[in-house]
Amino acid sequence: MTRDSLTPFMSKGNESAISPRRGEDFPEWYQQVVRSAEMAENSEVRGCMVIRPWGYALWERMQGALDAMFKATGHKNAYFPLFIPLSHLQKEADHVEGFAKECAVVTHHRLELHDGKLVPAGELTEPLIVRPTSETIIGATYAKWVKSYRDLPILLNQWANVVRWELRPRLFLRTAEFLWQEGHTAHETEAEAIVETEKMLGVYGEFAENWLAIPVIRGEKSESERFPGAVRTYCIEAMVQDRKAIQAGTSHFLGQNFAKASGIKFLSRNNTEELAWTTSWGVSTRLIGTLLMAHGDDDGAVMPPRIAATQVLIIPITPKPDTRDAVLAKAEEVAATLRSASYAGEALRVEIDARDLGGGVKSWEWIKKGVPLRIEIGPRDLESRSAAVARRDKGPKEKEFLSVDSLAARVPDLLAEIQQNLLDRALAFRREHTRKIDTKEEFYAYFTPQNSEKPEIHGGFALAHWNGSSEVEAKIKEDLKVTIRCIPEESEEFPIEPGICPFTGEQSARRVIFGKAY
RNA sequence: CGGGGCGUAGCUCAGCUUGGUAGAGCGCUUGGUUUGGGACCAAGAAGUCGCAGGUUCGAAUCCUGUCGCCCCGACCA
Repeated sequence: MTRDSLTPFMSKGNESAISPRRGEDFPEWYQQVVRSAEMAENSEVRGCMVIRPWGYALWERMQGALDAMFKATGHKNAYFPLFIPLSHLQKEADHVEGFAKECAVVTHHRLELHDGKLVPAGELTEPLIVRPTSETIIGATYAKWVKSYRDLPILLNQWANVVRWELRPRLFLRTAEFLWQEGHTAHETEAEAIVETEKMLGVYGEFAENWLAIPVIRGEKSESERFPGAVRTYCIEAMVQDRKAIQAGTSHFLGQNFAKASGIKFLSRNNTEELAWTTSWGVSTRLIGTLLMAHGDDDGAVMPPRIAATQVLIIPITPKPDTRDAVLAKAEEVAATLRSASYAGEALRVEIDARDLGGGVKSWEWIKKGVPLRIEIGPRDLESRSAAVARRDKGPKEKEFLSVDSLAARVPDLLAEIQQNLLDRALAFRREHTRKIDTKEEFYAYFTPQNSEKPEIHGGFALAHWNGSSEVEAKIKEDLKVTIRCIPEESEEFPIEPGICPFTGEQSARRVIFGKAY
């Protein structure tokens, strides 16, 4: 007997569901994960994506959790226009500088048929831009609303789409149109606005870690990475599995820049005319890409239970027609029992996949989609009152048989374990690939791929001293495509310790985080 | 917008050098056998070969133009 004749049962053998694997070609792996998890796909329009139901459900979960956190911190939702008069954008010089190059511009408002072709007609007297962000139009609105210190603070958020005409789109990470939320607040005092900026950064950090199981570094951006028009930009920065950094959320202290540009003025308690202090903060559908790159494995997406749209997927195994109904009934019963249990303060989200397909096919589909727990119930389980339970954070073939009567009690614990495991895993990964570096040579070696023909995954985060100059930053960026991801908030992991800048030999007040970024 | 590559079935691609009228695998549909881990057999549907011109008796194949996509740079959440 040849070896080949022994293997027809395992036609796919030990192959991973996603090809190439992460280590082979990370960008391609990512695209395959997005596609095979049915999260999104490219659309007819360059740079724009179709977010599929499984991807949109994830976004809805993110919206739900964040929205509750915004409300809990005193914010209300509102909606501002998609179109912004061109003249508005012009008011804040840095802002123009930052966004002008990627604005979609609306110049006409009508189409006419000429020789069978539709052509734009009805030219607008003033072109409109499609919002790349809404500081300007919201500022103009706030200017009308604010007359007195009694009108402050204004604490609003909007859920919206924005357009930034990107030249090199990537699903979720960088698309021409994307979904996000943007908070915009106006305050009486500088101190109050700074508190707000920091508070919302805290909200994002908590959300990333507690819900997405993604450890993030809270910090401030250097001048060159700052939001156009901001006085200070804070961020949460995550490391994904190719060891690159991704900015997962930002919070900006805008000082009085936008208030000045938009005329947000009020009469103070001292009867003097003052400019308001404003902030803005946002996260986008980029979080979905971040999540996939942080937790995904060679079999596809891995959803942390707390954010997963479906936490438990029940697969009825129905090999024989005569037991089919009984198995399906048992699956329904188990689903109902589980739905009455809860995890992290919410009822369990349980689905049954009763499609008439082979069990293996269905399992792999849900593995690729990243459902945290799969429960298989077959005819043999009816007798033994058991079910096969598989965790997405373990190997695809690892199954544990549990008594169906224990599921309602056990599943919430399993979900909690998975959630914790994903966070621990991601944190360990980041720590493993974060290094204190004190010489220029080591720094350059760290960020230079061994094989320049086909650059492998290398480097990570470097904790290095820096003299604070933009020139040094620019030089490093030019040489290595490495930038300062953030100046981290002081913590046990990132203590403030003075030293010597390895690039200039000058004094440095503290280490900052360098890395390659998305 | 600069440099490189590629457009052939839903997807991945072969065919092109040397023109002769459309192929494979996967997927899909139907029927049967299967089903506790990506099943098998049989039958079937599916492409104006990116688009427009040109050369030719004849173009997926050669020529010109054009559009789109991907990768590398510049820019960015």
